[in-house]
Amino acid sequence: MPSTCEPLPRDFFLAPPSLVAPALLGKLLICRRGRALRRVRLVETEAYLGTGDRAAHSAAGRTRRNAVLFGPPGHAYVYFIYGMHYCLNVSTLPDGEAGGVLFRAAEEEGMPPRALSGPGRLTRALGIDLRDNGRDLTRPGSLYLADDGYHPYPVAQGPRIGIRHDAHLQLRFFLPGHPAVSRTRQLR
DNA sequence: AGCGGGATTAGC
DNA sequence: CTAATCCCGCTT
Repeated sequence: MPSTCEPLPRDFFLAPPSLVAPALLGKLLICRRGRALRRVRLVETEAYLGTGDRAAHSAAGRTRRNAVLFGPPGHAYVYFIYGMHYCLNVSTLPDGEAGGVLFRAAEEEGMPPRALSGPGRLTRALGIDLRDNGRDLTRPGSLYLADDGYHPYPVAQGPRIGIRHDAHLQLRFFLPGHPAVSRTRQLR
């Protein structure tokens, strides 16, 4: 039984996104919105590498939108997509080096799995939007990441979803068979 | 100032 | 399969 629940330290995010993404599975995303306190456990993530990854928002270099990806590790990168959805990422690698991990799905006790399945539904369920962009996710506050000692097993990987470039790269990580994980192409 | 695309989702 | 819907980055 997990006894401690500590915020993830800055060093956790200092590594390449391909290592941080699987390491984040099973970790807690804690969100305070007004009186409501939500604790959700990540079950699906995707790694987006730096300037070499053509599927990453940081591929073409630093802009105002993707600046957080180039900043210090452990900060929230939130972007708005298709005119209606927000997606939440955490920055990785040292300041000056781009890299991020997209949160695709999570589970929460007492909630139907579908509510937290998919990056758009996850942010919608938690009330995350552009105001959260740049937030330090290592600092206990309205939005942060924590470790309660839970280590999920097994972890599977497959191609990232919804991207055109570098579709062969196995940079999506998930708990196989979990009801909140995207059903398509669950390869090991 | 205008244009086109997008790490999605719901609905037909 | 396609619409919804708007921010962002790039071109004029």
